[in-house]
Amino acid sequence: MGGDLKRSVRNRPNCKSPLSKKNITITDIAKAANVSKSTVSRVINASTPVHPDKKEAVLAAMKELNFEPNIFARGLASGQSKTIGVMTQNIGSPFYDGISQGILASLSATDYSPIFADGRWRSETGIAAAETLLGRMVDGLIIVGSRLAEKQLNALQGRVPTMIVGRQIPGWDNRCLFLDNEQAGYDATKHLIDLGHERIVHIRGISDHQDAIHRFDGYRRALSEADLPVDPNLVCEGEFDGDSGVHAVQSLLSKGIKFTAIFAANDMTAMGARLALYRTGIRVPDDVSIVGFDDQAESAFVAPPLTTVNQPAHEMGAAAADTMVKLIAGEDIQIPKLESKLVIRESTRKRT
Amino acid sequence: MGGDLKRSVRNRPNCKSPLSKKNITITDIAKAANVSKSTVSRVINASTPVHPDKKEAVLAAMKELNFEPNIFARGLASGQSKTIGVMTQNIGSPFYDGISQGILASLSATDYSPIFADGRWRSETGIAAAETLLGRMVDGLIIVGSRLAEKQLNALQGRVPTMIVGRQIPGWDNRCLFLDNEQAGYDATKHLIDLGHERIVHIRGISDHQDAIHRFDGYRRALSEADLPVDPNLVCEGEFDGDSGVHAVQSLLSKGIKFTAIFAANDMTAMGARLALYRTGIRVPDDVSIVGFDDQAESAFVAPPLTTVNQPAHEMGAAAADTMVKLIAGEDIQIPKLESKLVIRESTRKRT
DNA sequence: AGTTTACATGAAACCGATTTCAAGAACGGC
DNA sequence: GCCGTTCTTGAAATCGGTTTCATGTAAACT
Repeated sequence: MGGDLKRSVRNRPNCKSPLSKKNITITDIAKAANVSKSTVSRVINASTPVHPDKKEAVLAAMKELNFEPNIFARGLASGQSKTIGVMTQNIGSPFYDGISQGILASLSATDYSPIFADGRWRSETGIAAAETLLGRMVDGLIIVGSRLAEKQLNALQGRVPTMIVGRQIPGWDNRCLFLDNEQAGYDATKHLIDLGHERIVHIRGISDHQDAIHRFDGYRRALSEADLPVDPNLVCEGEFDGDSGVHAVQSLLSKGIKFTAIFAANDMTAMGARLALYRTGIRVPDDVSIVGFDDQAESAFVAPPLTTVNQPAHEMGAAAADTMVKLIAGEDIQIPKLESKLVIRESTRKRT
Repeated sequence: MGGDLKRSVRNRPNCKSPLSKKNITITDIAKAANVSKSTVSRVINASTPVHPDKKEAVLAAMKELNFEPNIFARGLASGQSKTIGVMTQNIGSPFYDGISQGILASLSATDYSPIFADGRWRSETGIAAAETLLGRMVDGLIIVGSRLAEKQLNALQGRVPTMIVGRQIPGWDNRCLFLDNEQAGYDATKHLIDLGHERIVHIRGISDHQDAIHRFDGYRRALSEADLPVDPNLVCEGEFDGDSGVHAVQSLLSKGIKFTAIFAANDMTAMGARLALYRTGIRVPDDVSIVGFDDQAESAFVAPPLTTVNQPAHEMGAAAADTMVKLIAGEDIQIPKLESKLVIRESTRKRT
């Protein structure tokens, strides 16, 4: 019975194949190529030169027997898992999703595999997800978004090479990829100002969210530069979702506050705002112009297509993954400077 | 030098911490608790009863030294990786994204971690992604979507417990979670018929895609049941994206084909169609009603909010993950019957 | 030619767990 | 009080690689 258990555990319990052909190991290759295990290992890793003849014999045997090294044995002996942990926050935002996709795509071309953990689960601190990943011996950690405290992040950095995407951390010069949200917020607002708008609403993102703060800063700078007042009545709270946009506009309208343009913290909010306007018969862009933020796929197809700030989410994720691989390899890293840019579509128009 | 290399490789090269406190192992625990390694292992796995006193001593030592078992050693010895491979197709569809999220969320509550691979990369056959995952010794495989041939899928099933989400495979009775797309297509079309529409356009999804075919089937059944003809002029090709909707409507309009309603294969296509209508001044739902498919988050906030078919994507992913864990544990599995349902909003109206 | 240097290679130790196997302790039955 | 079970337990083998170390051989130098 003991023997059975061992067999059944080691050879995949639910495996249907009747004849449990045992996995071929480095020893089998060694035997087949008539060399020692050591030599096989050397051929695999190119760690030490091996005589061409033997090398070829080993290679042939490996191909012949369809050998694939056991990742556990390898990890155990070398300490490297060839795995990169990705910690997501998943507020379901298309921006973060895009980043994840970029990481996935970029890593597909390497021999690293991404292993995901969601930052929201298991613990209020959110550090639990990181612990899970660390427990899996990831060779690197990519954090997407995250609301972890800088102190915790620094602790993480001390344990494993870490990169963070979509957030700026002081001192992490080559370890974080982020966009200049202040400038983007400025650009969006400036666009509206250039169109002649003066009473421009801003519907904010989650109040303590870094991006939301920066976009708001940009909004204020644009206004100030144009000698326009920052009217508190025109600034609404929001949470990056559709409802925020709806509520903000409803509230504005019910209070009788006048405005001719809206800069929403993201596209979902912009859509919500547009919906509330639609319900009361206010036309976009004829009566009110709207600018969003994210340039999610849908934004080009809503009616009217939304003017918004495009963020190269996919590229950011890909760049983070690329950089991480280089970082692990000990190569010099140089993170690319990625920029957001305003995409002007049909939801904004000159003030009449 | 050799020693240095070893040290540096084994103790995380880019690790900043100056004093490389070596990892504590089961042996350390054994020493601290004054028992053998075997006993420690038994306590950890509860595989064999251990005397309460010793058990407590071990537990205390583990807590004291903050022990975490090495996952490689464990995997090597036991053959289990505590990892579940997720193979995605990532057509960027909110449906598939939702499934992935569900898997991620559900697995967070277990001691399994998901490891992702994108089916599109590295090989035209797409089987390469599966091989990558298998090479990482995943204990189970969840395939999201995928266009792999049934033969390949069956081969996979023979190697590792496999589940597939969003696709129906003959013979995989408890191994696939899918929705009745035919019924959903029927429901969507029926809704339009009930509203008095007779000339109903269908914009199809990717022509050889299972879901697209079934939705089309449902469309035809609803029409037939109502004794309405299936006019080929009203059926347009599409690819599940926004442009498909735009092009379909433009083509229809340019040919002068009359219609009062549209059933689009998914929400993105519906939005595209709505945009094309908007551009030519045709009102929704006043002149033309539209039904989409997916119920993605944005659909509730477009103007007008889109009537669509809600698919419990998150639930499907979660159910797949739950089932997989049970499957691996050897428990009886019973996959829940999930259903899509029509969400009626404002893009559809009685024909006037 | 003799010695040094470089190169190639196999044997063995090691990574950190799990699992088997055998032996010792405790226990109940007669 | 003796014998056969049942419970616990540690020693040792094992999983499949990587890396060290020592050895043997070939090339290079004086």
